[in-house]
Amino acid sequence: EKQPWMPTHPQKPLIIKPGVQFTTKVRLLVKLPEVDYQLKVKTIFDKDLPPGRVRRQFFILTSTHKVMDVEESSNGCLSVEFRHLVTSHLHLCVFCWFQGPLSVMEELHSLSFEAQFNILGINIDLETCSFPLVVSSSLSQLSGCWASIMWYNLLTDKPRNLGFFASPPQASWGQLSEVLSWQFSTFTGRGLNREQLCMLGEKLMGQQASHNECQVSWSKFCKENIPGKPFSFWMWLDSILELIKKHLLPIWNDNCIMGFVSKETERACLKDKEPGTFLLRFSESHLGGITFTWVKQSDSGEAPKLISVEPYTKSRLSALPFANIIRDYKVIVDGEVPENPLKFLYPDIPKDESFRRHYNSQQSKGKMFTKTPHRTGPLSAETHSE
Amino acid sequence: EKQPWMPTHPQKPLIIKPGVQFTTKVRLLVKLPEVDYQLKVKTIFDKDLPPGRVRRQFFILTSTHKVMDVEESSNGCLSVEFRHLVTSHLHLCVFCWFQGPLSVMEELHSLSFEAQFNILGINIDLETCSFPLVVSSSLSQLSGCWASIMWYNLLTDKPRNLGFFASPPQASWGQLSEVLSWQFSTFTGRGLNREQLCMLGEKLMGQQASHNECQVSWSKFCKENIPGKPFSFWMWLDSILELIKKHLLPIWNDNCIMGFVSKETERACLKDKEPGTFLLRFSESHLGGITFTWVKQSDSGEAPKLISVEPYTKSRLSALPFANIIRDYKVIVDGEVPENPLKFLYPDIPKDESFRRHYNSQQSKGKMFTKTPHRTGPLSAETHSE
DNA sequence: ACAGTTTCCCGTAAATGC
DNA sequence: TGCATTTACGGGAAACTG
Repeated sequence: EKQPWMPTHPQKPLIIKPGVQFTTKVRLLVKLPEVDYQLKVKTIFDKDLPPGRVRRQFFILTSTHKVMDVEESSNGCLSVEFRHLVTSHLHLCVFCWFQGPLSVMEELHSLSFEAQFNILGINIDLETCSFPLVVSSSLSQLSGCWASIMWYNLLTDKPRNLGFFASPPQASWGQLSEVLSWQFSTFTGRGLNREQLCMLGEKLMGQQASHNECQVSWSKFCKENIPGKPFSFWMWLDSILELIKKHLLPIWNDNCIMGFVSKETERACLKDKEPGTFLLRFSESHLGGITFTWVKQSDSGEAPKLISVEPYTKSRLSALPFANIIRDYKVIVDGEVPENPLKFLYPDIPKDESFRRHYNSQQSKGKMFTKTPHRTGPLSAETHSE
Repeated sequence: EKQPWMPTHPQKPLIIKPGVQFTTKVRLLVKLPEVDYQLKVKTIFDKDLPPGRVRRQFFILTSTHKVMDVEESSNGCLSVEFRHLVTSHLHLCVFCWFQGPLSVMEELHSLSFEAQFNILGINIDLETCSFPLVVSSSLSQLSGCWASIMWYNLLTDKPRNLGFFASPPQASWGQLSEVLSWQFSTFTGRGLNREQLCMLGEKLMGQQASHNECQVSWSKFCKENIPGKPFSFWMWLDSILELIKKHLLPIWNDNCIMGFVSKETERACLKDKEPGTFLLRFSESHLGGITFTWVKQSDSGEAPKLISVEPYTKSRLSALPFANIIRDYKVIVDGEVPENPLKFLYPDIPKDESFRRHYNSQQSKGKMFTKTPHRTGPLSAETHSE
């Protein structure tokens, strides 16, 4: 009488934080004959992990028993929802059941559910458990925790293999790229196209590899830093996902952002374009940054130049929406009139045609222009309801 | 063997929040003869308030005993510092020792400290206690709590009169205005001048009152709303203090903000001034808002008009510093070239002379201008370290 | 329904542990 | 020492509670 089951978390499912509430639901998928007593479910954290052999031991602070009830929405099955479960630390232990120097974000836990029921004098034990959970004390680990969840669910069908990260299997780029695109389409509304995925594949595996069959290791995906950078591939990609969610959603979904473009491709794209042609791409050197590159008319028949700005990150974008930055960007060259160098979104769409509907899509907090100031009779001031 | 004593709080002294650490220090002001045992101090919350007769009962969650030590900085006196005290709720009680429908922010508490010492076979009890404390569960109550602390310390010399707010005495405007000015000079660096205090006095008590002797009630100061407004006098004033602390500090301290000006006074000031003369004043209709009013040249020999903008509040000022707003403010009148109407800070100081040193004093987060973009050889992009 | 009050929890910064 | 991990708590918003 076991059934697969999945807890929920407002932010990311299967990640819980000590001291913060989470909700979970258990359903009984078989119909029981009418019984005149109540079916009580008990919840246990890390039931099968022997205490003293786990690295961090947690327990549930809140009530762990609840009675099942007939679910209104379904066909009379029993279910129970725990709404305010909270876990807490016990302590760190010395002997760990997993091997190797795994990080906390790779440490898998689980919730178990038990119930008993008696029919015709026979006791029947019901038991089920959750998919692996990751317990994270800090939001700053969320990205790594989510990588664990993705890797696990991508590469194993077992509902519960808590030692998975002792020797995590590799993923083919074919599988992985599908999951990455799905991340984008789930969290933003637009997935990744072939060119974007191709750039990511090259970034992760190098240019020569036959991509779809190429194997990617867990370490390469999430643990090793990108050569020359202080962050891993997934840290970088997830920082961009966060940036889109918070500051670029409409223009990302409206396909204004090429985003994942190597510098070689960028050069190839813009080489023969009109001066003023520009494209938007995510920074490869900064976490969560976006920049634009435009074609500058050269002064005297030389080849045109490509110019980029320093990446905009969330702190600057929270002060001013990106569409407005593009609209109002000016270059001051000494002695000339400030001019906006951004004219055509690659390949050749007039800027305002692409971005007009996004100007002030979030209201500009720092607006400096007043269309027509309120005014009243002579020498009266503050007409705005004061 | 009692001595006055004062706890400290990072934000505002004498206000503590359940579950958040605070620090407190006790000194023994007499020198004891050498003793061969240690003097242990015990801390008790609300020692003398009978349980069951207080509205909210708190207790200290952390260790309450600590041994006194010779203080290095002073002349060998004993002292002890409790660094990580935390209180927590017990419950609400029915019978309250105070009368009337007082708010939580008027509920006074205290910390008591006890020590015993034995000399020549005689036990001597030492005891002291703190000035009244206010316990607040939320930052949104901080303003009201601070008003209680101010009123208490302004109007009583008793170190501990927990029933004070059952019938709070009135304050003379002479006393109160001094405290208000002191609030500004303590938290910002510049106090309030005579004109500013005069405006506040009229706002609080009406125009005709002989100010310094006029009595202000606690209710009028902090509990009743200003007629026609959804906030009290102190709520309004404190919101301005917060605005200055966060967004206007340099220009406030540089005396660029008249700030507290009635509309009548504003009119009298600006009436005969050059077009383009402006002044800055705090909004009387919005909490934590600042606005500017300028003299507009009338079209055809009419009397000049005074125009104001809608108040800027913290959300807009956090996107763009106020000095930059003043520098870049433009009015677009249909069919004309946008123009900045702010020329002379009242009475007649050229704008840039007053504000130049404050432009970009906080770095503008949403800057849109690049002096000279980085650039490299032909067709190379992103020179900013990528 | 409402206002006063508390809880909740993200996100950053700082502290802590290893 | 440096890195991994946890704690602290301001701030805004939701939830609570009489």
